[in-house]
Amino acid sequence: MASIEDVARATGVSTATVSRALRGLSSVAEPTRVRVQDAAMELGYVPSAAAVSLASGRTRAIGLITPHVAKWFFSVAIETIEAILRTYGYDVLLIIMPPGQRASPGPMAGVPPWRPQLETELLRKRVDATIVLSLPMVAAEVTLLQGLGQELVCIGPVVPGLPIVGIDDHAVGVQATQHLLDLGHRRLRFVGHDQQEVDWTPPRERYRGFCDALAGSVGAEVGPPIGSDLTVAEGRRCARQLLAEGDLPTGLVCCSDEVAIGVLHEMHLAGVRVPQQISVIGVDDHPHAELHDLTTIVNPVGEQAEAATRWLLAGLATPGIPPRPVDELHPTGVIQYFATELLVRGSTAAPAVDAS
Amino acid sequence: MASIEDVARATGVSTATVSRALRGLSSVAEPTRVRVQDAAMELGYVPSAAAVSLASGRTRAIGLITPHVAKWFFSVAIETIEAILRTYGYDVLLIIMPPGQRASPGPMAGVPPWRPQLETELLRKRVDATIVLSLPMVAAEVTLLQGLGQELVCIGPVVPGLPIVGIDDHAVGVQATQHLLDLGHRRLRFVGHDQQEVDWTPPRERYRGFCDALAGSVGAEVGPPIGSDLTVAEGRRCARQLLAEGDLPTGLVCCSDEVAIGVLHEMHLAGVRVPQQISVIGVDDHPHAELHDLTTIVNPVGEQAEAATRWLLAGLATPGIPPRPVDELHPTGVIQYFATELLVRGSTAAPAVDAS
DNA sequence: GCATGTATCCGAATCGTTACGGTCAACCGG
DNA sequence: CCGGTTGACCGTAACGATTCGGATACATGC
Repeated sequence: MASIEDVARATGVSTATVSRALRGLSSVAEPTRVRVQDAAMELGYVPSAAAVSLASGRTRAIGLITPHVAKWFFSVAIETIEAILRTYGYDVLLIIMPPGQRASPGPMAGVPPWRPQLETELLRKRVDATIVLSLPMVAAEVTLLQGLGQELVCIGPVVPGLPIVGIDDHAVGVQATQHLLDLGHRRLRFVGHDQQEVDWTPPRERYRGFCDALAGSVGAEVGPPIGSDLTVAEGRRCARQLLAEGDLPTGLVCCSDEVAIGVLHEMHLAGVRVPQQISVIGVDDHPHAELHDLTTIVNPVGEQAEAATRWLLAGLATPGIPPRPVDELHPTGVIQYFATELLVRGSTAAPAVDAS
Repeated sequence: MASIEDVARATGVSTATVSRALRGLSSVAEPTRVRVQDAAMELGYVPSAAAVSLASGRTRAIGLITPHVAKWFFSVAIETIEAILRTYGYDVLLIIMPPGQRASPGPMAGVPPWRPQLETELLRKRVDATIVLSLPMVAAEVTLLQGLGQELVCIGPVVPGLPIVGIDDHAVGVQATQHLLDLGHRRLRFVGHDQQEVDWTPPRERYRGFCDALAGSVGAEVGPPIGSDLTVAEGRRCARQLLAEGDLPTGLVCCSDEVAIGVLHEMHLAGVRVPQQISVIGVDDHPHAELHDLTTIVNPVGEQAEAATRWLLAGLATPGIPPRPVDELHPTGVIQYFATELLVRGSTAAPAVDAS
């Protein structure tokens, strides 16, 4: 474990020159630079990350906060982000914060248990910037992150005051619903939104889009939304509930593909034919959507992850990344909304004549 | 951003005492400790990670090397590992190394592109230890990791010379095959192993188990293994291939649940009834296995991840973790093999009489 | 010949901790 | 009364880089 001083001794120059030579700064003569580089290679010199960050104030590490890993959206985003950051020489510090761990009732309500985790342990000194993946936040948490005085970007639903990259969930709801309306459906239900839940906005916004789309259409009937979680299991539960209620709608807008897949599966078991008897549309274009021939709204995770990461790198003045346009930051904090695309597969079709 | 000196000044003691007081070391009087802690809290003092690791030589970070994130096994392992490490105050540095990036033909063949990534950039100074998730390694890579002189543990297939936690893939192959044999099947095929592939051992070992199980059974017929990737798409391709060949076997041992799900799907499309016409068994107990009513061999990811992590922490002399038993390290490097369990669902049954 | 530039390189301070050796007072038994 | 122990604390030298104000040497212009 050679240090910079060993290299300096071996080359007969000062540590300052070694430092400059190795970092490719100017004002070091070419022959000297070569000699230093050779010696460094020879000795197997590796700069100590600790010493570098202590002296320079930069850590070359980025915090990545996510509520999950074992879910499609998050895992894809993580892979994308890591790949880009590594390209630019940044390490990724992974911080997993399951939403369940955050809701603390009692005297600490509103004071998130993040504080000791984030502020004390991590962000202040270990990372240069932070990417937050789509997690529900309360006001106190937003304030905390804002007050950190560090570069930060969120991917996911809009958080007032924080820079955001994401999709327009309301538009997604409209888009999915409009597809079914265009096909001629008039009796629709929304699956995957619990009206009790207020913190987690995507289902709420998509449901709003659903309602707004229906409001613009004559003769459309709409029942209350059902479901709570965006999981396959919950989709199955919802489907069973609908089947038990009898009088199936002709179209189902599902808040996510996983919910839709659960629904499809249960419909299949019950002998309800899709799309003949009921049309189902999801959101995400989850890898399994194709397997189930599910019509969906494509959620471009990779693009979002990449845009957010590059925006962050721009803020860090990374060589090779163009600086941020001054006017890019929208007052709401939205950096970029990605357009979502309708991907028609076999789970949606015009309703049967006798069913409409 | 208060430093330790600010706290020392505020309390009227030396920085040495502050350091000891805050870390709860002995030999600091109780009243002094309290005064220091109060002052630190007051000033919002947070130790600088860089300074700590420079002075102490420890980083309180663990490198986590994985080939994927967006796959079940890996994402679950990552979540488990992160949770445990965080409990003990360690941060996780996530390093993703897709296997494709490693195979470099030409003059660098055998010298993995890890070197600059791992040795130079990361391991030497940024982390205290490393966990390597199930990735195929060539000899040069093993040597590199061994030579690093750091704590390290692998999860997955056995790598000669490296400490390993995993399952016995050969036993898994036997177990799955034996289940079908016990049901009375005699015409079996193995899906999900490409005999060309040598680096990636789990499929090979499972296939060996398959063969060995069959060898012990009279009258068993066996065709060559098919398939290459352990993906749903590849499962579908294999199923189509089998269907095209005609003369279906009565039982299929799939190397993973994802492959099995692809197979099930394609069989369904082709009108082949499972398990009446063909039995299918997978490996993993992937979350979607239940949805498809797939019989499988449960792969206890969480347990493996936890065991490996705790073993690592023990090597790091972590308070709260019992030290390693001296005799625990088997000469082959295997720390712990986890027993796998057969989980019978609806995709396997005795073969139809006319089909056997 | 002398002041000025320019291109290199050096020394030493600095970053914020930890860790080692030592100081100092109080206390103890003999 | 005194050498020796012990408990509480302090001073300060690392740790391994970066950084900045200067040196040094040599060429240049007048």
